[in-house]
Amino acid sequence: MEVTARQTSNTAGSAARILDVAERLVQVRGFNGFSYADVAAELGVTKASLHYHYPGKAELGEALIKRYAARFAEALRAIDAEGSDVPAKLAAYAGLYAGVLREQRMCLCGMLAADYETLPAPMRTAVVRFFDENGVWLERVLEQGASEGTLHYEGSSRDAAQMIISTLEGAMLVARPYGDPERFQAAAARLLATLVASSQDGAPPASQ
Amino acid sequence: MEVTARQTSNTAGSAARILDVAERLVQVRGFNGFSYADVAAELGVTKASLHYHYPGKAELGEALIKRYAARFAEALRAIDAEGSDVPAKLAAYAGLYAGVLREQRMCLCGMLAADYETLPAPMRTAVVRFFDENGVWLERVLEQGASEGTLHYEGSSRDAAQMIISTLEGAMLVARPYGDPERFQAAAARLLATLVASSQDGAPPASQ
DNA sequence: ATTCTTACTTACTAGTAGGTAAGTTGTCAA
DNA sequence: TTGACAACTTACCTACTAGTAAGTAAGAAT
Repeated sequence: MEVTARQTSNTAGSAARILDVAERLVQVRGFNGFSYADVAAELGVTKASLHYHYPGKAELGEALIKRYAARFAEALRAIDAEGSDVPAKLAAYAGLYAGVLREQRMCLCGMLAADYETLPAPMRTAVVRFFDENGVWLERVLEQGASEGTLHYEGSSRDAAQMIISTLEGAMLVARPYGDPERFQAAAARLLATLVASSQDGAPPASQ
Repeated sequence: MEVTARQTSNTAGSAARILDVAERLVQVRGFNGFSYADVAAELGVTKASLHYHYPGKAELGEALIKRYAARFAEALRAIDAEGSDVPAKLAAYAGLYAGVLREQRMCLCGMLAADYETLPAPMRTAVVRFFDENGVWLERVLEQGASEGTLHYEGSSRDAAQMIISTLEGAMLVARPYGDPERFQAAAARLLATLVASSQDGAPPASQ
């Protein structure tokens, strides 16, 4: 249920260690805010060694998103496997973001969304896919909640899912300059509160 | 009520035209995604001429935020001056963001929030101030709405204001990779719907 | 008429970016 | 024991980065 890399051990493959460092640098400084030289210096190897594992920044970026998305997908499967109720699933989902922010990082794909216009095409595709996959998972959870009666929201579950992603990404984005994870927590809690049925009147369940 | 620069006329001061171009480049590509050379090429002048007006990228960045924040503050005053009801004020506030996104741009300060760790100190301060000023305005509007009974929300108006900023910034951030302003509109509409009193039961008004 | 000021340009700098070619070292399999 | 491969390093390249120094042309002020 942890989405941030538990720093791959020293003995782990170089390729993975390169991803660890590059991932953190992108999450903190953005894709245009770090260089091969930064990664090489931190690992105590040469830039050329990085190029051996990842021919260029574009390929490194793709590998970064791919691994991050896989880790995220695994975390979502873990949430499903716990068999908690729908509100708890949503809270766990928000907790994924909180875990990233706790390490003073932005969501990798949120950061890359900001850098989107400067990204090579394969990275763009991968970023959008990440948001789509999150959307699909959330949609499913929202629909379950609506049919169970544990959630209440208006409009399509698709729109509601997109709203959740937007709010959590935005809360991370804005909380970081304040260095205040509480700011994120408050937004996340408020978001969940608007969805759980207990705080609602007898309005009709979600259409679509 | 327009927050994006109406492209300063050709005869306008060079300093302002530099800001126009740099502003767009930052909103589209990020602070680390453009160079003095980009701005100079687009204006048909030399890089050295840019340095005459803005000694360095740090000073240019400061001027960018200062002008953007002033324009935003003016737009907020314009909303106040219209004397609309509170829900309309919030809708107009969201419309400010929608106008920026319509030009395929990210909010300047939202973009700079992503670049935050790489920014010089004076720019950091100015970015945070921008969010603070927005927060103060929203807080005031929210409190007015709560006392009038036109709005309903739980928790402090401060938290609610921060939530609004986060959601709108996040919706812009995520909508841009999809090239789909509708995605933003849906999130904004849903956000406002959770605040206006009509969709609520008889829960107590906001505390604090 | 001359000096000052504004708004530049030309020509340059040092440093960094991403990237490559060719060689080195260690491991293992035939 | 050789030779193939993986995982590098050394040494380099070109393009671009922000930034500067010195000069210039046009107008305003004295």
